[in-house]
Amino acid sequence: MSVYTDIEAAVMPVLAQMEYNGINLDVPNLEVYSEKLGEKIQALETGIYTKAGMEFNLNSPKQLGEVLFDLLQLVEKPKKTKTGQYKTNEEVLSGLAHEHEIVREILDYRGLTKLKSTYVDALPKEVLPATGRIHTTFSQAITTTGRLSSVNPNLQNIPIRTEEGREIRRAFIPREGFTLLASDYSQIELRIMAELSGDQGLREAFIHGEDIHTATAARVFSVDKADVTREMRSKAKMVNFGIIYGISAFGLSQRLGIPRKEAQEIIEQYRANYPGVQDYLDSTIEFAQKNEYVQTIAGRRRYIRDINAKNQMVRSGAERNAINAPIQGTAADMIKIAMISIQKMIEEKQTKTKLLLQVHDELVFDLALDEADELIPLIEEKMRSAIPMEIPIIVESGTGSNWLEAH
DNA sequence: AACCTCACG
DNA sequence: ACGTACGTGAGGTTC
Repeated sequence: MSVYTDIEAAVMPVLAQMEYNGINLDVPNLEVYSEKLGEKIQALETGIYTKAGMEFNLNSPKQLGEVLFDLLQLVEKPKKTKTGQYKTNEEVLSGLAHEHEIVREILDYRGLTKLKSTYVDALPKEVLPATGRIHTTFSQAITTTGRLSSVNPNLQNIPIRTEEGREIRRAFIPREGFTLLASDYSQIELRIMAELSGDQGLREAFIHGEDIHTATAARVFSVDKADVTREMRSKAKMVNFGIIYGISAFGLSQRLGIPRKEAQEIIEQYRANYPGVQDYLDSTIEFAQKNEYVQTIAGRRRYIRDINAKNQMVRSGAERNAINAPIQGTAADMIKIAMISIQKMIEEKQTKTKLLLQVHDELVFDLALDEADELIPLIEEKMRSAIPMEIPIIVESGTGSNWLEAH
């Protein structure tokens, strides 16, 4: 019996080819950016030490916690980590930002040093002299859900959410005379949830091409879709994510910054408005309780051995795993099947275009300009049809002279 | 090596 | 009373 599914066996040579291909990095621009970040970091550091009235190692959460909570005493009862240190993570610091100017500067310092050490300074060292390109390694036997992972370097967590981070994404560039193509699945996990659950409301929203977060907002807040505010949509987006992750009132209240009772009401509204989803989640957990595993559409199993645990915390965690794994795993199956069929096409056509990266719901190609018109529709179609579904599967593509522009 | 933090989907 | 959203990898500090 193989430890790999058929899909994994078939995608293996595709991954080998992607690793071999590698991607170009604009090292000179990153070196300029490193200098610039270094200066900003230096300035922040000086300001922080002045405001603290002492110098310390800003990179040490332990020392930082002592400065903020023992020396400056910013709060009465600071949160602690499980080993008894003060917590100084982004969530805690954001909550303290109005207490003291220093906190904002620490957050800025944290953000910039993260970018500099993990990406700007680290990535150029990963360029292979022989090819002048970055070659990641994709692992297929790491995750519990069937996703790939990427190491040495990890190219699945390149920044995109902040302006400063996006500068790093700009450094990923095509070969001379080529363009980068990024094709990604739109809201794939929610579509899979709609498919697996068969929930009528969720299905109709996708079939009618509605904005899914707005549709959910209208339902959970009992308003007309036209009257959904940005705040309502933003909250509904968190609810939708929460559903995929195995929502709890506590978890949702944390993320929305609202009392648990309100979060509970939102969840109850969701359940009442999407009864098919609720039934699906219940039956998934029942299946797991009986079989001690759950599975994806393609039959990939995740064993959930804690599903009948006595300890409620452990059991709840297992239930979240049972809910999330078939959804995340089906999305992983889908994109792997697409990769197999796209690589086959590329080889048969002997294109200059090459598949470079996979980032869970996205494929990145080094695209030959004269092949774009022919290949983009074919790539999109292979992604859409990898696992046939009743729910429409939407793929969005973009091209550009770097990875950021391709989005 | 464990811990904390934070980058991504 | 307690305390968590799912899945990863990497850098820096501390022990």
